[in-house]
Amino acid sequence: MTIGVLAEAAGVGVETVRFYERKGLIAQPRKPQRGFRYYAPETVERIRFIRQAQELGFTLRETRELLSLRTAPGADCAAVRAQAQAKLDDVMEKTRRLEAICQALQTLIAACPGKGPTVACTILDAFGSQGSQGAPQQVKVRRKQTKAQPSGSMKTLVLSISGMHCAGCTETVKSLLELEEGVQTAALSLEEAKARILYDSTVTEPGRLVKVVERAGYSASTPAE
Amino acid sequence: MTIGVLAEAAGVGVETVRFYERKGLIAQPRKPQRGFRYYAPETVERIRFIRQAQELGFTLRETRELLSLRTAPGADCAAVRAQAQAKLDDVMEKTRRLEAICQALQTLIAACPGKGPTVACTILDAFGSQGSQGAPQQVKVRRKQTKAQPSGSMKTLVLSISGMHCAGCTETVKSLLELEEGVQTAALSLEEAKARILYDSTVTEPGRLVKVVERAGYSASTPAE
DNA sequence: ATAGACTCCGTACCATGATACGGAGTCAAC
DNA sequence: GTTGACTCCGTATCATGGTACGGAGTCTAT
Repeated sequence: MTIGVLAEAAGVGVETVRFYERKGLIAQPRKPQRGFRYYAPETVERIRFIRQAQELGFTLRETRELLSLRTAPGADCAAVRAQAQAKLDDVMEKTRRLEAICQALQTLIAACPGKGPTVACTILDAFGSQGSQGAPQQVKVRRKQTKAQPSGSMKTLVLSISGMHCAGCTETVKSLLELEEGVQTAALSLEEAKARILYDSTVTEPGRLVKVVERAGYSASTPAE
Repeated sequence: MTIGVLAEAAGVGVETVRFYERKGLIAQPRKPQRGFRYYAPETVERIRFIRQAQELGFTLRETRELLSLRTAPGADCAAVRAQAQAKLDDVMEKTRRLEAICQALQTLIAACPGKGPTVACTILDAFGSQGSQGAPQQVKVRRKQTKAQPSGSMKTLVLSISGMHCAGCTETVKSLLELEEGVQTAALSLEEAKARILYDSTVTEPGRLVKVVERAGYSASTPAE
């Protein structure tokens, strides 16, 4: 299979395959000098493994080490064994920590429907220690790029926003606003409780942006209203 | 506590604390306008949690979402619950995958001191065949044939080899020796920790063979030395 | 009240893990 | 044997998660 087919099958880009090759994670299967790469079908699995390992927090270096662990002629058995054991210890430690987070989440969920009006239970509370802080939630959306417009259609809107009580809140609101079509940038100030939004007035309008903020659980108003 | 003390306690740099603050992962605890940051002691835990999450492959954005999950006073408990449940599903999926890697490593380790033939068992072999015994691949090695010589140039060398602690090791050494030019056969004994090598003294010599073994990570010596 | 240690803040820089680009080369199908 | 899709390769660019710098400001102890 050629690189494009492989990439497609493994769910990555062609460039990524070449990148992994450069990093020594997959072999370079070229005939003699110049020609296409032709891959064995099992390479798909290899790439999927790499992606999984990435998502689990392994670096490419570590992943390469994992992949090259083998009991084979030419490799020192004892050394391989020791390496594998070391990796195994790492992985088990990771598993333990993940399970701790898992449990903390379950605790959090169990505590949630509870009656108490002012129960501020965060994952850290459930995790072992104290500490609290919070921000309303939001939905993850893909971002639609808004290019800078040449001339007078770009306007600045200043919104007063209440309910933002930490930097996390401002980040949330900033992200939401910048995800909105027509918004080029949004500068948030926690101290002033304000957002300065540069937007394209031919694409969106203040009322819309106010709604965006309010949908996140804050209240917003245009100061000159 | 000031930022330096906090950073020290959490095992990160001062700049990192400021960085997390900018990203909205920890609150900015400044008094009025200009002055030092003073942190509550539990912030240490918070930072440690962030580092752990990082190592487990969570992005800072995800970590922030985890940290800001809470059962807030009054409002939409159901939403928080749903969010937490979604996170929990993610985390459990991660845990499952880590455990798969864990198992693959254990399989790999278990295979090492195991059976006779030279199996090339990589983590991918162990990984793909979850539970079911997927065929371990026979490594194909190119052998340079050494024909039996007619007369007196064939000699036998006995090497004492230490470091071989499983049948896999003896197979490895055997393969390596028999790949060597001039070697006709090598008989390995795990119990005696010895190799009996039939070789052509016009082509190779004991010192060379010792090197072959040592290059694989074992120590070898000629007994009559 | 002054030294010395620490902190502030913006900005520049870094490594990792990708992605994008573009002109030339390759291949398979017609 | 020409076309058109795909590939090659080097290099440039990007996002994330930090790290480093440096001049000015702040704290604390003496």
